[in-house]
Amino acid sequence: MSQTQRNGRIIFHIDMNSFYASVEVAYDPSLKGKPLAIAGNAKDRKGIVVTSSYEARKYGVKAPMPLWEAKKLCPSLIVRSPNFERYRSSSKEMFSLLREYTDLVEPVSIDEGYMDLTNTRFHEYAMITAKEIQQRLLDELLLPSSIGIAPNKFLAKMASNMKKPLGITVLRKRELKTLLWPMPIHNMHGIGEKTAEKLLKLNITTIGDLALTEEFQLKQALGVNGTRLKNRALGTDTREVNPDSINEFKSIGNSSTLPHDSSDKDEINNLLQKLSASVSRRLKRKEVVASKLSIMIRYADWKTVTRHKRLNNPTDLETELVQEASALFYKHWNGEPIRLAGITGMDLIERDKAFKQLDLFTFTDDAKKEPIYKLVSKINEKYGTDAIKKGLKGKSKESNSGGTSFNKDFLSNNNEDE
DNA sequence: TCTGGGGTCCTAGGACCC
DNA sequence: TCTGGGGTCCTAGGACCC
Repeated sequence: MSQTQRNGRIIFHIDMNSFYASVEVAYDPSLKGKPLAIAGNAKDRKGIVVTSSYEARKYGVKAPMPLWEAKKLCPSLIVRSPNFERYRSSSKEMFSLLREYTDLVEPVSIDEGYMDLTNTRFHEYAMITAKEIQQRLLDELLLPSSIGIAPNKFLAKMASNMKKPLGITVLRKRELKTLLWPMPIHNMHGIGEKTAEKLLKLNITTIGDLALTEEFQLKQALGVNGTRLKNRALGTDTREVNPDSINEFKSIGNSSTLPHDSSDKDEINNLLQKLSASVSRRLKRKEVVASKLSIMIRYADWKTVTRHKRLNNPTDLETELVQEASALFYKHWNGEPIRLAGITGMDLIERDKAFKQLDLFTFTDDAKKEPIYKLVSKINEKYGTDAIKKGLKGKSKESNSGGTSFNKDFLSNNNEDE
């Protein structure tokens, strides 16, 4: 792709304004114009403000703030607990509306996404199109949004953030110095607290400062991220809008904070069971199996420990997940009270691919319907415990098209525990 | 009365191999 | 004979985002 083409891209970033709160207002118009917060249950200390309406933000109420603090700032605050089904459904409608304009829609989260309108009939009418999209979201879904229009993802993201709520901002390359560079460094997407602190030590306080700092200096302080951030500040970002990224899951996990810090084994077992069930359900829904399992322990003092284990047999089964997770947990738990536990399945493999690869061992159709661990143990029985490793490694060299992710993940079976 | 839950990407350091 | 230097894979932790 030539530089001119890149400069010529028309990228939109659509950002829904205080999405959860707006959806609640759409469902219950009596909430309109009132300070509203969406928050968990304060009693089991999950009372964190997830989203607040703009009326509430005027009082300083914003995510993630403990609910008691929010109420202190705004005594008239209306609080609703989150209704994720509702948000997911609104999100779906929102993205289908966007897809009427182009297939190149990349959801980034439940309430924001990128669109690439470069090769559409709308590309000459970016502003008109943005206005139409914004109006339709408001009329048809009752949801306010902000839209950024720019030649790449980073600038579009920065642009959508410049006017909220209900803003439309165009950020052209030639406007970087006047619109982007004066902004404080901590407002830049990709720079959080820690990075801002490091940059401050280099006397970098604005995005413009960052753009003009020598690359080697940034590299020294931030590694490869330094180079990337400098490029972004200069307005360079070649990332494509990828509509498939939403389906490309790298991990699926659940974690939960206990009502009170606890070292009670029954309570912990209960939690691990619940988390495993949830992870299992979600793996099955996505039709993937996990070949690595990770657990997280957060102690009362917020110290957090994670431990991973490669599974002998990739799985989506609750019984196996809970067994592996418990073993891992009790191996690494120091016995002190914990506030949170989490379980995550990693190195995910499409279940169908896993089965397909097992065909290499010429099992019957009936066998394919069996859980994967049974197949693996049969293979081990028949060919020895190294068979899968050796056999598939050989195969993958001959035909390295497709299924490589399966090979890579499944074959590195280096677990010596059993 | 501190601090939710879902993710992604990067890095440092050790093991192992040639 | 106190012994280099890559490369890759893996783990644990950190930073960031919504």
